[in-house]
Amino acid sequence: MEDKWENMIKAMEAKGIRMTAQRKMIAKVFSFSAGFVLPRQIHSFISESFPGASYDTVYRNLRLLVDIGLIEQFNFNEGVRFKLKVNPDQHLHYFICTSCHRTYPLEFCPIENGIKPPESFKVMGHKFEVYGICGDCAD
Amino acid sequence: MEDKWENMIKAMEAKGIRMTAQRKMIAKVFSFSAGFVLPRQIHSFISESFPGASYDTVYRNLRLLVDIGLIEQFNFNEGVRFKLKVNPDQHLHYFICTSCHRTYPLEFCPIENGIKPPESFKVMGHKFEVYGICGDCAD
DNA sequence: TTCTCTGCAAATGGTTTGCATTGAC
DNA sequence: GTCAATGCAAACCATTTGCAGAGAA
Repeated sequence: MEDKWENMIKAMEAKGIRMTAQRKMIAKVFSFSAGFVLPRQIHSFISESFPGASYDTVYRNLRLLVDIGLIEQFNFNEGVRFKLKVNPDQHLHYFICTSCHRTYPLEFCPIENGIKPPESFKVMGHKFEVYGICGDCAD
Repeated sequence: MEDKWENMIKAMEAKGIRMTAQRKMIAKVFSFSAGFVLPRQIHSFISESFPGASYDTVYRNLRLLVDIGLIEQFNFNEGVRFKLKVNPDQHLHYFICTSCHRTYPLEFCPIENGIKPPESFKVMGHKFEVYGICGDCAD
């Protein structure tokens, strides 16, 4: 997905971030990954091009990308994972394959369905995720 | 909540688990905590009665209690937290106060509302959580 | 040239493990 | 008395930090 990659780099440049070769590689991982990736996977990918690449660079940039809203972080039991935000402006939930960690958008949002919070509870956010096994993993 | 405590101990005994003094203390923490607790908080509580209490005992027992279904684990950004299951047989979601980590049950379950998964996606589970600030924390 | 970003190395914090001892049944 | 649970210490793993040097603007 060349265009995804270019869009990501453009978005980073628009934020005034310096485009290093390592950052381009990180953007590349997210542009072709259809789901959640582990920090470890990102590190081993950029290590192919940069044998001396360090973990702290990976983590620093993941935090940066979360901060500027290009990627999102999910906390699974087995560890923290990240994925590219499909469309930063659109509110979405996901079907998540627990085998390959690919995600499939889910239009339905439960928060718009007449939920009544307890007395004087101010709703700030919510999480809705559906887990399962996708067709490709079902074998 | 004496009865919560006793019920928890009974449930543990029913599983054939040996009732040590440390385990009674851990059960006590959950019986009076209205929300999520950190392993660190559990450790410091049982340390009041057992100055030499160790972290590994806390973690071992948390895993045990999750395994037998008495408590549930949630992965927050700031760390892993645990809470007593209200009713092991009832399916519930929660309003979660991000300030005090107390929880309020939420009857609505989005999964029963005509969600259509992608082609041959087998749904195995789901997560629905609403975050906000509760009345007591609003000041 | 300037100032951010990187790699290194070391520190950190949470969690797990092996093993000898303690203690519940 | 037996076997499971504890405490200790050390290992482990993911993540973060300080700092000097490299590299983007």
